[in-house]
Amino acid sequence: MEDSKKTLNFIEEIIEEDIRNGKHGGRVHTRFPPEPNGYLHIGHAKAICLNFGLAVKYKGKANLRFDDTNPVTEDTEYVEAIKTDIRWLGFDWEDREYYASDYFERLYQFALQLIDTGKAYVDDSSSEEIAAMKKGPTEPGIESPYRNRSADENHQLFLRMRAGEFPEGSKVLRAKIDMTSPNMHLRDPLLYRILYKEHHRTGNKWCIYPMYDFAHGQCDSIEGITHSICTLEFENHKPLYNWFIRELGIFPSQQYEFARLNLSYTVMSKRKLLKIVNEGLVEGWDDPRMPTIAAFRRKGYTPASIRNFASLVGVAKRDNVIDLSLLEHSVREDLNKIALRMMVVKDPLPVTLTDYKLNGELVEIENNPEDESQGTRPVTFSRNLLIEREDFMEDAPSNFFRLKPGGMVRLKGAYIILCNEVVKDAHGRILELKCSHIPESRSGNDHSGIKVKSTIHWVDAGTSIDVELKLYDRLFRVEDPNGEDDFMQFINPESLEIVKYARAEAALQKPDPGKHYQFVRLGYFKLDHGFRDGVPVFNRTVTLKDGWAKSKHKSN
RNA sequence: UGACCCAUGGUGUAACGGUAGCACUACAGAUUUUGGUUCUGUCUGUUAAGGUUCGAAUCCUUAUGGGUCAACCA
Repeated sequence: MEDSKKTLNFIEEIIEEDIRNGKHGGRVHTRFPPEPNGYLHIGHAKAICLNFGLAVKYKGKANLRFDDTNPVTEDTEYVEAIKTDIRWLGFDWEDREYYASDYFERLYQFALQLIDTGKAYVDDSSSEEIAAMKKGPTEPGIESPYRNRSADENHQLFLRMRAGEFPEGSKVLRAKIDMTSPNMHLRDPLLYRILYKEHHRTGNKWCIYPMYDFAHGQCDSIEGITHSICTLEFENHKPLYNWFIRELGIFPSQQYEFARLNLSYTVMSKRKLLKIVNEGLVEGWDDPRMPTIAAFRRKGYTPASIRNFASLVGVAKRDNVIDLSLLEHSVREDLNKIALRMMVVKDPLPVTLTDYKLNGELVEIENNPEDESQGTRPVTFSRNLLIEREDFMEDAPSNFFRLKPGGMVRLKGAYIILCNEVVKDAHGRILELKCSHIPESRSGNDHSGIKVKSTIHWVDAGTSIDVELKLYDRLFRVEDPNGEDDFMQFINPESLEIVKYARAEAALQKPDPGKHYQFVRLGYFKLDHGFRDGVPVFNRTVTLKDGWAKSKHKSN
C-alpha cells in the first residue's frame, strides 16, 4: 500500500494473468477470514495487508469474514477485538462484514445436495473408529460399514440430526470420496458433527455444525471470492476445496497459499500465545511483549510501520523467520519522522553548576530535528541539574566521549560544562558532580570556540517530574523458540524492566496519549494506559540504535 | 518412508534462458548539539550431481535438506 514495488509477488502475478485473461471479468475479490477465538497477531497483519492491499491495488474488494463454525472456542469478545485491529491497521471492509454462521442454512442445503447425489453419508461410527479406519498416510484406509446407506436413508438421518434426535458425537455426515487416497483429506472427510453448544451468533438454533473444509470454500464461493488466499498448511486441503465446488456446481473460487510470517524471538501460534497469557507470564493479550497487533499498538507502533513491514517481508511460499530487527527498523523509520523529542533521565545523577549565578533561564530546544515545522519548546535550565548516571565515567577509556573528571560535554540545547569535582559517599558511590559551565557556549549563540565530542541529555532538578518507564526486551531468549512443548523454557525472564522514578522535563506532566515521543538517546515512547499514582507511565516502543552499546559489548 | 509443497549471502526477497540485484543485519568511514538521523563504502549467496542449451539461479532427472497432512479445530 505504501509503495508499489516494481516486481510482483507470485500472487500478484497470478492476479495480473487472470486480469489479462478476463477471468471473472477481470474482477478481484479477496477476503480475510479470521476465526474469532483469539487475538490477531503480526502474522495476521501480513495476511490482512495482503488481502486488503490486493483489493486496493487492483481496484477490487476485500471482505471481512469470521470463520465461526466452532461454537466451543469462539466468542464475540474476539470479534470486536479483531475489528478494532483491522480498522487500526487502516483497512476498511465497508459493509462486507460476513460470518460463516450467516450461511449455516445454505451450507445445510449444500449438504443435502451432496447426500441426494450420493456423495455424502451419515456415519454412526465413533470418532475413534473413524480415525482407525482412516489409517495413516502411508497406508490406504478402509471404508466405513455405514458408507453405502441409501441416499434416502442418509437424507432422513441428516434431517433428524438437525432436529436434535441424536446425542452429541453419535453420528457425523461424511463426504464419500476415496478411503485409499494418499491425501488424508480425501478419505471421506467429516462435513458435519453434532454439537449441543450455544453459538455466539446463532444461539441454540443449530445442534449440527459444519467443519472448516465444508464451510470455507463454500463461503468463498457464496461471496464470489476470486482469489482465496491462505497459508501453506492448507495446501493439502485444496483438492477437497475444489471437489466441493465441482460437486456442488457453484462459483469456482480458487485457493492460493503463501508462507505464514514467523518472527524471531517470539511464537505465533494462538495456542502458545494463549498459554503464555493463561499462565500469567504477561499481563494479557495486549501486553507489549506479545506479538499481537493490540500489543504493538499499546507499545507505540504505528499502523504505517506495520504496513510497511508487511510489504518489506514479501510474499512467497518458502518457510521463513523474519529478523525482529526488520520490524524495529520499520518502526524507527516512521517514528524518527514524527516523534516529539523530550528529555528524560532514567537514572539521575545530580550536577551542580558552582559558577552559575542566574536564577535559572529558559532554553529553546527543537521538537524534532528531522522536521522544523514541529517547532521548539522552552526548557528550564538552572544551577541544579540531573544527568544520566551512565553519561559520567570516572576512569573513562579514550573512546568514552561523555563526561569524565576534568572533561567537557555539551548539555543538549544549553551549555558546555566542565567536570571539576566528584562527590562520593562513604561507600564510594557517586552522589554528585560539581561542574562549571562555559557561558559563551550557549546553544544557538556559541562563540566559545570549544568543540566537544559529545552532547548529553539532562533535566532541571527543580522543575522536572517523575515518570515511570516500562522497558521491554524480547519475549524469548532464543531466536526460534518454536519447539512443540518446551517453548516455555525459553521465555526471557528479563523481558520487562520497570523504571519507577525516572525524571522528565516538565512538559511531560500532561502527555498526549495519541502522540509518539522520542526520549532523547533513550528510545521511542508512548503513554501506556495512563497514570500510576499521578505518575505518567510510558512504554518504550523501541530503543534507538546504539553504536556505543554495541562497541562496549564487543570489547567485553 | 505415501502424497503435496519448498530450496538464492547471517535474515528476507528479486532476477520469467543472457551482467545474481534490493532491503535488513554486521563492519568501516564521513557528517552530526541525540554514540540517533543522513551519506559513502565493505564482507558474505544460487543445496549437490548429472543432463538440455551458444548460454542455466531459471528447463529436465536424481539425490540431499526442510515443511505440511493421520482433530467430530481452523
